[in-house]
Amino acid sequence: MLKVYNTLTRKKEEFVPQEPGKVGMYVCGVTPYNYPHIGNARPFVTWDVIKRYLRNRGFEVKHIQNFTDMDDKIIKAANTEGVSWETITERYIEGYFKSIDALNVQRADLYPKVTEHIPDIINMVQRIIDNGFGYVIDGDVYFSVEKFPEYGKLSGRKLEDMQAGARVEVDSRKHNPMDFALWKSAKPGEPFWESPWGKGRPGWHIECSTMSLKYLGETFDFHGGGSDLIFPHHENEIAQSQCCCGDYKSFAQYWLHNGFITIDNEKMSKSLNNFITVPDILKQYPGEVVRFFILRTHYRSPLDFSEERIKEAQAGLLRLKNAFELGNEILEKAGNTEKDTQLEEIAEKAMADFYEAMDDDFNTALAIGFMFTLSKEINTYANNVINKGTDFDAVHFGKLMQVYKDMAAVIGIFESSLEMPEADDGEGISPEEIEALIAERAEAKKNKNWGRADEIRDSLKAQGIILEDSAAGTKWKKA
RNA sequence: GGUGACAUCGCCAAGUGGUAAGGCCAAGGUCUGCAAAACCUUUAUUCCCCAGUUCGAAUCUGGGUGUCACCUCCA
Repeated sequence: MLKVYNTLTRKKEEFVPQEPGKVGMYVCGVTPYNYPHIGNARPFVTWDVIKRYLRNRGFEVKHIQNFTDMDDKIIKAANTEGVSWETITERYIEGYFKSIDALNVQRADLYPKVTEHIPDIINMVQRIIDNGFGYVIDGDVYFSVEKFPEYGKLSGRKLEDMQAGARVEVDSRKHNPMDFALWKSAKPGEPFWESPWGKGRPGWHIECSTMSLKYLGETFDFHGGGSDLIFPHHENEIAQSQCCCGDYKSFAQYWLHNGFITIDNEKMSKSLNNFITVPDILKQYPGEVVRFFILRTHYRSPLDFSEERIKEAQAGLLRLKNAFELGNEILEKAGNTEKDTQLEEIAEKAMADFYEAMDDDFNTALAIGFMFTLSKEINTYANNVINKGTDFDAVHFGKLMQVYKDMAAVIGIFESSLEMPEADDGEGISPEEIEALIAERAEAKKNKNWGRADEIRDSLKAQGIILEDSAAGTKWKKA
């Protein structure tokens, strides 16, 4: 039974889809005005695993993720550089895709953009006004929070408490300081669209309400993003959507929010300027390592970033991958057909443990722990076969490896090389040359010419090639 | 000021009432010509502090301390 922690109710709940066997999920995407930093990457890796797991369990998943490609920050960036806003958004949308591809994040089913949904947004704003929840002032349209009795239910705040703490200069035209813009009138020189209220553009929040409604319907299963979106973004989305559709039970049923990535225990954010971008970290570590680093911690916990911890993740991932390769190696051997019931038990137990962990609010940290346990079993078994030439149950070992592979597919690892991209630039030594040197070294070893053998090994190591001897011969890999 | 989260081995981290998973690092051992990889062993009678509930608490309650976050753009 899958349980998820729902921010709306503040507890773990059994997941019951709106439609049996199907899942609709809307994940808040990025505002493309900059390259994503690793804090931005966390929700995308997290939701990627959620999606992979749900699909693994047989759900048909529809995943929608927006681009908020019209916003103050985009206009500002365009003005600063003296280019059009389209230049900015195109550049960073491309940057976004490059980043998540490197992190092995599978693409969403659709990436709707605000600027391609202006008529839908205008229509929704009009419906909200018609229902009595919105009001127009000088070309701006505001949502009246006092009209919505459930305002604050997601973030657990009371309107009164928030008013007490409000400290930005309040637009005195607003009925309530917490009222937020559905539609903003255009200032001179700003991009705009024609609307019933004059030239303007959508406010922040409305795009997610509109596009989730359009592609997932009035009621769908999951909505998520980083914890900082709980208020005001998601709170406002709820208000807009429910007041548009006139049913306080509609909209997303399960709200999942990931914790922050911190640096020196402080939130990584663009405004604090203490962030590390995904493109930058990818210059030093393979995407899969960054991904693994994120998934080693439960998605709701804070995660502190440091060089040391990413190195730890790298060491751990390498361990898992070594077992994967070792296991695959003996699968190439014939084996026998004698049934090894112990192998079968190990495989079943591992799968059950893994599912149990993932069923508990997508506990990847625990699930990965079970992968380590299984990797030990694989190493022990495979080493025994290789070193002692023992006969083995190929069928059941194959099944065990399949379990390991299935786990890896949910976590999204072993799917790309752990080598750094630049190592593949055609520079350096070719595989043929390496093989030739290994052959020469084998000959030297045969003649007990240890000096030459070690010389070859050291020289390859200096070029980033690691040799591993075993009874079955010598393997090589890049460091 | 309001609201919420968190505090578990040197480091990271799982664990929400039944007697502390796992990873990294370290030490010793096995294997190896030597390495590497792998495997074995060792490493928290203890979970920030105090009090309480309970047969039993890291897990529940109350209080304290510390850290972080949201209330303003933020994943």
